[in-house]
Amino acid sequence: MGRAPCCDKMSVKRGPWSPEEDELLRSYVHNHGTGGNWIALPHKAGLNRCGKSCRLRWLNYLRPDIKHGGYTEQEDWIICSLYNSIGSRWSIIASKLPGRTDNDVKNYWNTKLKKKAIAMHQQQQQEYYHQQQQHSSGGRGRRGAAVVTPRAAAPRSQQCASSMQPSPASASDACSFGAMYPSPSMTLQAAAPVLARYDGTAPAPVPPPRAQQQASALAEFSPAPATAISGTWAGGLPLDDMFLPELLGDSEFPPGGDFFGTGFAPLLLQDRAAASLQELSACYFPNAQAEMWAAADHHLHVKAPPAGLCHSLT
DNA sequence: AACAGTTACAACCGCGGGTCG
DNA sequence: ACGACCCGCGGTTGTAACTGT
Repeated sequence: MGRAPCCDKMSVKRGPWSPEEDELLRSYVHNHGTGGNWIALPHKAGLNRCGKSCRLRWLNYLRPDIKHGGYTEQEDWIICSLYNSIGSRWSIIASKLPGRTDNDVKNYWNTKLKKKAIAMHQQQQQEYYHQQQQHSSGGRGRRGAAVVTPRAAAPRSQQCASSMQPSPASASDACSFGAMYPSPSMTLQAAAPVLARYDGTAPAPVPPPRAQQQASALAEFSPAPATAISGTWAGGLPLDDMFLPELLGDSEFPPGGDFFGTGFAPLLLQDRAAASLQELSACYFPNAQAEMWAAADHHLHVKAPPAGLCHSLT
């Protein structure tokens, strides 16, 4: 037997909110607050709406500090990185983006960012295959027997990306596990605006007019943006940092595949700055880190590194 | 102009978890 | 300990706006 509905769906209005309803809700919350009881609020406010609907309308649309549209490259990057690390925990992701709601971030990912990321990643795959074909025809592969075919050489996460599922952080398969890792090779230069936004010191971006948004969206999906290095996120972040993080080193991550011999070894964690950034990431997302290692332990029998990294950063 | 297909976003739904009596 | 109530979350659906034919 299911739980009782929160309201009588036949007697309350549903569907899009009118400006009058918005104003009623806005003025009531402004004058009285939510009172901690959304179920009783619509009656008090004179709204013929379900309390749940009122809550959603307020949280996702009417709150004064909400930003709509106009996502910046930094926000794109944060969303991709966090989705890669913790999956579809939109409330957590949204909490790192001032003025954004979980619903907004979720919709943005599902309708725009996911397609953008997949397209960019597929482009990178093609370039990688092209390079490998040149290598195999012109010289020896590493470890002698590295005859590279697209299928054999493709890291598991590439196979994941080509059929990207909504929740890569479910640790139920090797593909999603690989996609769960944070990006230790991210440069501080790329990270700076992200970290600034985390502590709330970065100025809020001014959303461009809708026409400009659409124009920039079109530009984003151009095959070869003139200002972006091929195979990178705008701003120079390597795509592998977002979609192939398991390639980045066997000293930092559980062993997850046999592709370290296919030319990705140079991408290993390189410097102390990147390591510090990883520590910082662990501070912001301690649970994600713990869940990752728990999954690693479960699937690959790998033990987590000692906890307590954050002290060096505080 | 009309229609179909696609995109973007608001809103709904149902479940899990926390709180309280 | 238990059940009712409520909130918050993530997934899904509905629909207006836009685009292509």
